[in-house]
Amino acid sequence: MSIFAGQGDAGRSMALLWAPRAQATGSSPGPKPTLSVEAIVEAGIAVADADTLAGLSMRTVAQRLGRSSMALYTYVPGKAELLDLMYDRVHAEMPPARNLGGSGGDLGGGPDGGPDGGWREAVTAWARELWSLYLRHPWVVQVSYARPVLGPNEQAVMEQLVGILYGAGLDAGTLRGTVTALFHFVRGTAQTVAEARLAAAATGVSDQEWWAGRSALLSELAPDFAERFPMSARLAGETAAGHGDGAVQDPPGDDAVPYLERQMDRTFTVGLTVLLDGIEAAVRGCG
Amino acid sequence: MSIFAGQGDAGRSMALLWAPRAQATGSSPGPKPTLSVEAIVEAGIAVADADTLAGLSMRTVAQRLGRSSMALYTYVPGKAELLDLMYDRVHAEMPPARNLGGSGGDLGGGPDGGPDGGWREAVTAWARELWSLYLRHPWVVQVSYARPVLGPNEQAVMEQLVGILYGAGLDAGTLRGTVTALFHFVRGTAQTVAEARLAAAATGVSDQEWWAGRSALLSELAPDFAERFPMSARLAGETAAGHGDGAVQDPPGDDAVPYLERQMDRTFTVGLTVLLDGIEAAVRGCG
DNA sequence: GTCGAACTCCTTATGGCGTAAGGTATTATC
DNA sequence: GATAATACCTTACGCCATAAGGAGTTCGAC
Repeated sequence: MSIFAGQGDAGRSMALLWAPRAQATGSSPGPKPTLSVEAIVEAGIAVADADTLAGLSMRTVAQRLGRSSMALYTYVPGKAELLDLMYDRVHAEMPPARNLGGSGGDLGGGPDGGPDGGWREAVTAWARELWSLYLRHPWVVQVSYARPVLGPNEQAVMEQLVGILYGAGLDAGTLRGTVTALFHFVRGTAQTVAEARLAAAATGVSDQEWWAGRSALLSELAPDFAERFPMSARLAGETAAGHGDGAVQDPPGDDAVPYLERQMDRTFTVGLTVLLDGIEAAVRGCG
Repeated sequence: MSIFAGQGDAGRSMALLWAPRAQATGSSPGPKPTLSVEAIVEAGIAVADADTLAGLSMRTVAQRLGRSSMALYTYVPGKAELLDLMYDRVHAEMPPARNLGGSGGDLGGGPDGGPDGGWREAVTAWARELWSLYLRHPWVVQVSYARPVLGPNEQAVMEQLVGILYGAGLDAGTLRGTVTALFHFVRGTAQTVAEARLAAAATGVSDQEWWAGRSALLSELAPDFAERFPMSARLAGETAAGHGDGAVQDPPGDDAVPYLERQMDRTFTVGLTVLLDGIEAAVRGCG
């Protein structure tokens, strides 16, 4: 219901994120720990994957581990820090960087509009991988991104992109803005799809039915919609009617990939192309 | 702490958002209402502006109005719907569309790289206005955007952008992806600044101090950072050292506009330029 | 072998939250 | 005046994070 705001003690989170395995002390009095930060983080991820972030509580996580909620506080300072750890951990699923984008590019540049090519593919692959990661763990995109508490795994994801863009020839200033734009674009589109899936699963209403009901309701409540918002109406009309999009031509009954997801996949591709073209212009400007 | 997921009953929210003033029934038995949906929404916005979304509760909103929390339920179905209304309402602060982007553009196109120009300025103005709106109400960017329950005011903001881009000559498909990319970019950058301000206000530590402490901690916890993440290290070095950026040249002691905000302003400008260049490529492709 | 310290894990309690249930006072129509 | 509808209230329930403190376990030191 509410929103994440101030992710707990940053110092504690950073220590847990970056310290290899705490201190490897030989032995110490007291009972051996039967849990571990890792196990708790994994349990938290499992809960969030199954139940969304709303279902994530210290109790539910502990329950999955057969403990009381307070047992977790021995390992983890609190819920906010646990979420930090979960967030970083899922980024470990990102495949390792392919060796693209090195400055000694072996792909020849085209003569006119033809780009170097290598970095475009690399950025596209990066974006698609991140997108699918987000869709595997939809709760991740609901964790506030304005969080300079970067963990090693998220940092590695950044490292990939920064490397690709440096390889493409961008300077530091342009690179920063580009990274920001790309990141937020992937996050935003993934969030839309993720929440659509969530809503469909929770209510049992498919995207198409939902949208149909919604626009019926809207045209009843705001019959003058097309006059008040002519451009939006035009856009809705041209998209729905299918100006050669897949909307009409696709085989009906393909519910495995619902309507909105197909549309978002197109939106993703188109938006990414716009971004890549913009980067290309910057590359030409820098080079 | 947690995250917004499934914004209450969409139908009820839509009715409240789009119905002009409910039903203007002549009269009815029972005491006169002393509150109104509008007053509640405004109180909610005031609370969220002052206290962040974490401080927003039915109790706090009611307190500001001198009522009990349950009194609000007479006017508003629940907290989720109230948040929907608050979200849409703040978008009413967006200034009305300037008459730019019409297909009969009166600004002459430049000879070579020079664009039509009109739509670039219009998009920039739109983005900057939305950015500053988000910074006036930082909690807005924490409300999940993957929410097709558009209210009239947010719809108007969209209408502006769609109009501008249609005027620039984009087709519907490209337009969708572009709108998405622009929206998420503005949201994301605003979120970063908003949360930095929040953190600074909450902890009393300035951006610069905070970052200094953070990187000290990081270099202690991960002394091999530069080897593990060479590209990120390079980016950090080139940004901080100031390759002709403002970082060094700016007058010291200008705490009114903190370090991170100046940097984010640059990032915003650069990222927007990349996006505009990408759009321009699409315009050329379409035209 | 025994003691004390360190450690894990538990139960309990506190103060928050959204909101369901039901009571009371007010104000219209009949 | 009776009746019904309405606004607002108090109370209560079941969640939540987590503070406080107790019980049991395991080590090093003697």
